[in-house]
Amino acid sequence: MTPKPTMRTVAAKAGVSIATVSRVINCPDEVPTETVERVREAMAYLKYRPNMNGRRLKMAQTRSVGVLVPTMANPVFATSVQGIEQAAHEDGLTVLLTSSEYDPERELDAVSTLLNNRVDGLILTLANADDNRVIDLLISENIPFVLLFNQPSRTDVASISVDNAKSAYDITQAMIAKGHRKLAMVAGHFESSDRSRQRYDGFCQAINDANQQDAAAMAAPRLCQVGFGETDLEGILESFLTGPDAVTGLVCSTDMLAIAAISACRTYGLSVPGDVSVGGIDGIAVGGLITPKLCSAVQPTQKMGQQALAFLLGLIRGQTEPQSLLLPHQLSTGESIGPARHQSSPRL
Amino acid sequence: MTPKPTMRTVAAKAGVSIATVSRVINCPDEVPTETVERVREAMAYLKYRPNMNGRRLKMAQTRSVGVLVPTMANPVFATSVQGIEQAAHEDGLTVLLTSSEYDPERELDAVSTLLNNRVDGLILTLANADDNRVIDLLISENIPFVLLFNQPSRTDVASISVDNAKSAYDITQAMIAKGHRKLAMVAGHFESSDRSRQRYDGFCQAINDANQQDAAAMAAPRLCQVGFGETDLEGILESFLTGPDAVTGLVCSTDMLAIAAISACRTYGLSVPGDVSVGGIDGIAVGGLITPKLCSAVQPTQKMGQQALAFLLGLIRGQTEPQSLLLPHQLSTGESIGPARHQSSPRL
DNA sequence: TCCGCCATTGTAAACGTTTCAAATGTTCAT
DNA sequence: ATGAACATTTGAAACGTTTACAATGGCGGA
Repeated sequence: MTPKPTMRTVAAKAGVSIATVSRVINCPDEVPTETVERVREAMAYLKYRPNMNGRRLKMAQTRSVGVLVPTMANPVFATSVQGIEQAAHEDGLTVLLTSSEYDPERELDAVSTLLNNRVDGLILTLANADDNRVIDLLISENIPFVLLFNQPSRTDVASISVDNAKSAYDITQAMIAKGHRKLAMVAGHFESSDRSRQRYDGFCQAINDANQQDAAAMAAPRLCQVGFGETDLEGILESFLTGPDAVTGLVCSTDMLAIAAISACRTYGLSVPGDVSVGGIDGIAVGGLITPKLCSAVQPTQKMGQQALAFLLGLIRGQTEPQSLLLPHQLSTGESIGPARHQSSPRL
Repeated sequence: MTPKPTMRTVAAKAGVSIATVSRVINCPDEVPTETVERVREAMAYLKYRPNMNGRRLKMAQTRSVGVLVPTMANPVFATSVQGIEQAAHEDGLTVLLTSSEYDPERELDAVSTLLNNRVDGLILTLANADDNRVIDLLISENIPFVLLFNQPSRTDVASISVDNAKSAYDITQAMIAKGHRKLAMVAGHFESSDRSRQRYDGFCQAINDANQQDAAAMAAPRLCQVGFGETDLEGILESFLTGPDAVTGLVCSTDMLAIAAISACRTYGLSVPGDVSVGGIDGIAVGGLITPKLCSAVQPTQKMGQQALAFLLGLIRGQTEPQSLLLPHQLSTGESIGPARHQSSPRL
């Protein structure tokens, strides 16, 4: 096994200097075609492969970006990564991927590692974008970054998101319009997700506004916090789905939770939307395929990933003002939300 | 803005040589505690961050691995990446992620880029693992790699997979046991996926074996090839679901296809499993939550990702024999497969 | 007192690039 | 014939590490 060929090897083979080889690689236009060919032949003959690490060491930019998501297990993040990867590929960027499992410690650790790799910038979905050490770190190190799905209160950071509160508001309102009066939200733990809290706020707001219209029409909003990745909601939802206080509608902070909630309803013999209506937020692809078709506040997840990379590129290229984009969501025409079960007809 | 601190800066601040700084980073035990502390203080004071690119340039190993999947949009791959990422994190490895969209050209391109990054090894899910230029390339460059989900015919490459043919065989047999006689497989295009073909083989085998038992009991196996990422199967499945030749069961080569197929059945007013039974392969999480619960040949996707990384580490550490592991799949107790609709009662 | 040993630290040469400044050769107007 | 202007190429110095080897100094034993 001969040692790996380097520019030096190629240069020797082609009878030129390593500077010329470099130019053939980076700006072949500035080199006479005849020389270019000779060098290219040598490269092919030796199976030369440029070493990105050498290049990165020398150059100011590494042409790599770091990506941090809570988990790949939720299709909404996987899809956004798909969008990022796609856009990165088009620009010839390398993607370094990490996940945090919603753990702030791991977030910090992961970002630190990415910075050690000297990525040109980062795309992050943080558990909690406010009061987050990761953001402080990135700002103090002056590294471009874009938040994805986070909707931070501070305006000096770039972010791409839908309006979380509004998403929840709209889907809640859709339920209220169908006659639902007793609603609960199923949401991930607030400390693990700012989106979860923002969506809960929207949920409450919708109920309050309905009460404003028609005083005390609505029962007080209820909340069921669950762990992320939790798919067995049966026990957790019992007090919400059974007994005299049972709700007629569940607004879920994510589609994954909504699908799990529908499954839980079924174990209690409740039909969706016959007995209980269920709405989600995110718009994951599978939601449109299941029965009943999930009614959700849909966000253009993959596009958002692409857009995030586009923003990041802007920042890397020196654009100084971080932009924030609040994309419109769209209520899908789903079947999982139906007319409220008549109040006086008890379950069974 | 002061320039980024390097080991040299730290060394100066701490009043030691850069070799000592390096030692503090890599083997603090060989340095007296007092010195270690002084250097650590300097690092903290200067906010020093080791530059991985410098290190990688010098060292034989880069402590990074490349990952190539067809797409993140299919949860089965996203979940495996989740497993890989998790295991990589535990070993302090950096993950470089790429996707191919099932395109062999992009596969080659992506792997080439990863090699330019001098990854220590690769984990790949290829469209077609036999007769694949990527594999030839990797072998000729002598780079450790592990195939994930691919089940190559050659035995000199490491791979982690379930038995694709057997998975399809089992799920098909489950349908036959329920009285189904007219079956079709819904599968991704063979040229885009060797798994797709292997699963089709298993499907046919199950039907042949049934005919062996009880001559000509089964109708000839039918095949419906669809594009990957295709979720609207309505038109495509028409000739299989309607008319006198309508099948009573659909074996799908992936769970995503199965979910889409169930959705398509619904648009034809067919109930699952009342009118048509549908089975999948993969075992994505959401399959267990939907109605009807998807009956699938489940593989331990995330574990497989972790296992793939473990294998890869072995190869990187110099283990010469590439191992292949064929994990057992498990038929999930789903509701999407039911007794066959009686032959003589035509649909509507 | 001198020597050798050990623990600790330092020097300098890689690793594979990019890039600036300088060198070489060619062409052309004078 | 001379030198200016230009096209092409080269030499050498980085970039931030690691690491083999050398240097330094303190110490105990002879």
